[in-house]
Amino acid sequence: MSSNNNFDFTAIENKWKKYWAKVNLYEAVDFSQKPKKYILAEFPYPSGKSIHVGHAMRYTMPEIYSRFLRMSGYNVMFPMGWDAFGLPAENYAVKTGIHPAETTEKLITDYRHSMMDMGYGIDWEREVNSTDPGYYKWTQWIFLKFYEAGLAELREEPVWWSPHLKTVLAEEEVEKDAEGNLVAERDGSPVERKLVRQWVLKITEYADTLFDGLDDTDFPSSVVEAQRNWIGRSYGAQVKFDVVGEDGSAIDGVEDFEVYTTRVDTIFGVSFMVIAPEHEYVAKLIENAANKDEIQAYVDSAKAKTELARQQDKVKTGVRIEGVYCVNPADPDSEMGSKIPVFVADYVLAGYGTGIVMGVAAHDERDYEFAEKYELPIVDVIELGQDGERFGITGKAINSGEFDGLATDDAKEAIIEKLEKEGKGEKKKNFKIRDWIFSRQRYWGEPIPLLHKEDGTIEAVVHTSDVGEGNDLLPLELPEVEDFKPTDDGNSPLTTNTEWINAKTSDGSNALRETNTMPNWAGSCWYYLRYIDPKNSSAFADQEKMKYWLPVDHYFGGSEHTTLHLLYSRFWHRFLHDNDLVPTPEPYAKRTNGGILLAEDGTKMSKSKGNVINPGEKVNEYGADAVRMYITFLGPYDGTFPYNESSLKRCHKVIADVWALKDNIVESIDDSEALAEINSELHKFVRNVTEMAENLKMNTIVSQIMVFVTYMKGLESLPVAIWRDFLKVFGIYAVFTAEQLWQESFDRGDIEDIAKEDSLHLQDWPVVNEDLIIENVLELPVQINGKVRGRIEVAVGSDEANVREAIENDEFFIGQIDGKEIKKFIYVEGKIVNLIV
RNA sequence: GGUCAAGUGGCGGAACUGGCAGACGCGCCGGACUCAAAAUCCGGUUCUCGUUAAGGGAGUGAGGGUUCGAUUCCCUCCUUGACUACCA
Repeated sequence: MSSNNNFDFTAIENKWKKYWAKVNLYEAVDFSQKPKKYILAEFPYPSGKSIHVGHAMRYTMPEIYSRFLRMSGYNVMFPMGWDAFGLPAENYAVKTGIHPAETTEKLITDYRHSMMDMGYGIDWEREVNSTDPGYYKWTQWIFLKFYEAGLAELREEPVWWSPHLKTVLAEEEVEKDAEGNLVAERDGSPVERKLVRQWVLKITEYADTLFDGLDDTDFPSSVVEAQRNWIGRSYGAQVKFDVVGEDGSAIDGVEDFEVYTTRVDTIFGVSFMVIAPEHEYVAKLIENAANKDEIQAYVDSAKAKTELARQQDKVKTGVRIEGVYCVNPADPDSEMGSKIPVFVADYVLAGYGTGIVMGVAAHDERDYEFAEKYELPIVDVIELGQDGERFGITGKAINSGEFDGLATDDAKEAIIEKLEKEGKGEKKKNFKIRDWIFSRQRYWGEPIPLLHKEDGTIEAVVHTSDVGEGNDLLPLELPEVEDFKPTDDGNSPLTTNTEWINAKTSDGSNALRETNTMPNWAGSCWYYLRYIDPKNSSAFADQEKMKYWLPVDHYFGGSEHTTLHLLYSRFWHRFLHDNDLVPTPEPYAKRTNGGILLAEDGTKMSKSKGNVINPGEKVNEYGADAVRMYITFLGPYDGTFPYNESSLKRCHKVIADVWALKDNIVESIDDSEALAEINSELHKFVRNVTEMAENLKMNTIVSQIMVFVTYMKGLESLPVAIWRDFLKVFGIYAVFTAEQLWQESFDRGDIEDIAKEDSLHLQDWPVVNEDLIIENVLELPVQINGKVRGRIEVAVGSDEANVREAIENDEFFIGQIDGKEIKKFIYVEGKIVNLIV
């Protein structure tokens, strides 16, 4: 065996990462006889010389887990790719004139290398790149499927517009900054409303499916709840209120108001109606109002205000539309119900429900506030709670005519039934989720493959059923442009390439190409499908291969993607499934969200503070194995921890200690008792770590490794068989060092002579042999009245009588019991004894 | 305001289906080596009473409950974090 004691981790890393890449060690085999496991981690946006620490946090644990599964007999796929469309590369292009494809390619190379530096066990034959025309051909193809199904639609939409980015943003890409201003999530620049012609994908048509489909997944409850809240399904009623003038006559053009309510049981408490300023009825109602100018002024000011200012208004404002009234369909004859005043107020959202609400002052906090301000009647229609609670309560109906005395649910049913008979209402399901605005006025994205014909109709570049081998209409590739910057009026730079935008349709007539590109999220909606069959040029993936690999068994990623990427890709997958294009209804069986690494002082790492840890630098300093071990040792995958360099050093030390142990390795030892003990310790160790690995407790495995290393250090010599089993466990963390030691233990020197299947990482996980675990005496904790007072040694498998006898004859416990009567003797085998005296 | 998650030493965290709380690591303290320091190695380290000791008491955010026994299960409250937010 080698006598080289110098632990040169850099040399070891360079040697093995080259070898592993050459033989594509971590190959996932289609249709293997072994059971499959598809372990997925969200693919990164390449943005620098190396992966950053967030990536290391996201990838290391799943990667170690995938190694455990591979060695445990699974055919594991752990792929990687690049989500490479996006703004940073494009902004760089705007600044420098260098084509984003060129920048992206370089960044991808750097990222791939830094992942290899980390020793990640990736099947590089399956690498995908969302900006590769061979990839986005299929992104475009799937988009056309949506288009053909009527789920992609061109709409005039009020959208978020960032004057700084010169781009439209989805609702989800807008957030509030520290001061409460609405800003672009991407760069913190302010956003405003603008009407733009946009492509939308009708995710709302899948709202129910996406909501219910969560039942079939094994996602953390936080993710399930977040998606359900985002979809925001509610059950209620849509009710018609007749609109009349001062004298009870009908109003021209506005026959009735339809409102959506989840609390139709409170309809007898309606004392006012509120319509959103943007509602189309407002203009018509103004004509009939006595206070025309006042209303117009309010509507104008509400529209001029950004959403920002409106949401910041804590105090509700509104203006009464004088001379216009509603009639309560449930209570048309009472004084209140026959003449309900109507207000326009901006606390009502135009985009949710019908844009008109019925005001029930007594039981809705917002309505109450509004009613107090405008001195409107507040009539209780539900018996108040014991503490006078009134908002959102359920209970017995009062002041509700024939429905008095009914419990909330019964009242809802009964009232709806009555309204339905009269044609005044119906049950209705409602959602918060909006359709997904699916176009960006930018260059670096997938071109939308549609043509605008001269007669105003739209034609797909190619019918999806015609796409296949030899058909070159897809991908519709990004053309060259002179400047990558959007035009000043906010159009895509593609509009400046007149040669490209002028095209012919299938019948030879003139048409203009769609110049919007797809949003960032498009390519990531289906990348996990492409890993299954990355080089297929006649389909996005082969059906049989998908049947083998899908669903993704475990998907690791970031919580920031819960309501964006994770929901969008479920939407795409459900749609593909409905069209018989994927075999499973859901893409991901199980999801786990990852945590973040903070700076040493517990604050967030940021470039401006200069406290960013670069994993590449730490790899150079302490070795990749130490970094891998440290990152998993921190704590559970979803935790957030401060960085601690001393702990990283400790991990390095443990690895160096293992390296030093190789000089103690012997073929076998003669002392059979000592050998039995070593075997026992090994098998206990393996039993512990195997159970931990199955439960993804990768941090405590590191603890176990440390304990076992300490044990081995205390031995004079270590049989090589023990050593090798240890290396198998050690090797899922310290991939480089363990491989080197493994090969040395066989005296395999020259790397050229080592067969792929002889790599440590393709060996079988050690099997626990319970028979080798020696546990003949047991130290049982003994409680007296529920408190541990001492321990007693008993033989393994002792029954209650044996244990009782041992305790009653033990001098220490005789003293403890002090002659009292043992009223109860509790013995849990192998666990504990409890005496009640 | 809503939803979800979580509160364990100085710190990160362990503790399987209710059964020895604090594994492992950091930090700290003491010792060895050294002229000295760093590095390294060895020992100790929940708090508290007790002369070091033997030994006792308290203890997993607070209060209550179930149980022979609760960090773990139930109820109430407090705090923190994440997401979401005028969604009728």
